[in-house]
Amino acid sequence: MKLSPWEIEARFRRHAVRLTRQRVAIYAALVNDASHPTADELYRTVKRQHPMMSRNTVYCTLGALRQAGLVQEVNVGHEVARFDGNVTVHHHLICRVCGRIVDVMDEELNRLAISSRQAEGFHVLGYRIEFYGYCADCQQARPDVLEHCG
Amino acid sequence: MKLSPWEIEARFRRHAVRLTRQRVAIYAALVNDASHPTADELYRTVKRQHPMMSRNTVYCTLGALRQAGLVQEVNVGHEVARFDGNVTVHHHLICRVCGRIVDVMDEELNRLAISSRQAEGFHVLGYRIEFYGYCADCQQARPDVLEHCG
DNA sequence: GACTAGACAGGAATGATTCCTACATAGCAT
DNA sequence: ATGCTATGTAGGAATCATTCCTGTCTAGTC
Repeated sequence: MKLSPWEIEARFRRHAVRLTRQRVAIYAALVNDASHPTADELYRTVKRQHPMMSRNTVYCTLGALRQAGLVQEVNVGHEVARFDGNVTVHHHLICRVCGRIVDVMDEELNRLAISSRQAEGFHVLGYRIEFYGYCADCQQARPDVLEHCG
Repeated sequence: MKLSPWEIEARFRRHAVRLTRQRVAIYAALVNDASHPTADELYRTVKRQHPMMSRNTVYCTLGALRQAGLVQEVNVGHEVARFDGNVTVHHHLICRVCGRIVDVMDEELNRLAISSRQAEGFHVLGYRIEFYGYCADCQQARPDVLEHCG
């Protein structure tokens, strides 16, 4: 999704996010990239246009945008944090082999309820579903399980 | 759930997991603890009985048990890895304030299907649902959002 | 145009996890 | 039972994503 500069500006103002060149560049890079990039991937992308950009700025910006509700963090297993510029309610499909993450937007999946007996007094705000399996490209491949211990 | 030593031994043999004092101690500690402890919490628990225990052994054992299918890893946001000795299909309810994780076992939630149009050729093996909200004890409390950047 | 709270760059610090190595032992075969 | 060998263990070093720190800069406002 290609976002115009003024649309980004409008979103920042609407969410009371301070407008800086760096933040706009980072947000644009994230929204243009459907692959759920890591902080470091965004850093390297944005650095091409802003050679002085610091890694710290990327982390701070992602933190600020997340708090503002313009960005969400996606975590797969215990791997490096990934980010998603799509903040509409949706879920994810994750390949066990290559780690690819695909968005799943299905109204059917947005109506789940938890029985109050199970909720144990919890006030449930929402939920996240992670489907896992093998993507089209990796059906043949087997996950490389190599863990070293001694 | 209190597990007898011979039941643990049987499970290890059934899953071809090499039987050592350390592994039994770690597995017993995990199964007895419904709070989804971290590797370090398990380490400190087990260390009381086995003062020579190394942290590395805890990590290796959890890795081996996970590969054997006796243990699963639960990840909340980008926090420290947590472990669950309950490997039956179930989901989690997570408190945004205190981080408490509660198991949700609800047959209704185990029948989700994803439309093939959305699946994009994925071979879906399973899924995991994380409900998030405020637990009974934390309904009043507000999540402490304090992020420092400069 | 000047002020000030907040953002930026650069680098140091943190800390969970992994890697390395020498020693110990479980499980199997004899 | 005894010895063999692959695997596990203890301890400590190394890794590396993320956070913290500090001085400088700048967006937003008056």
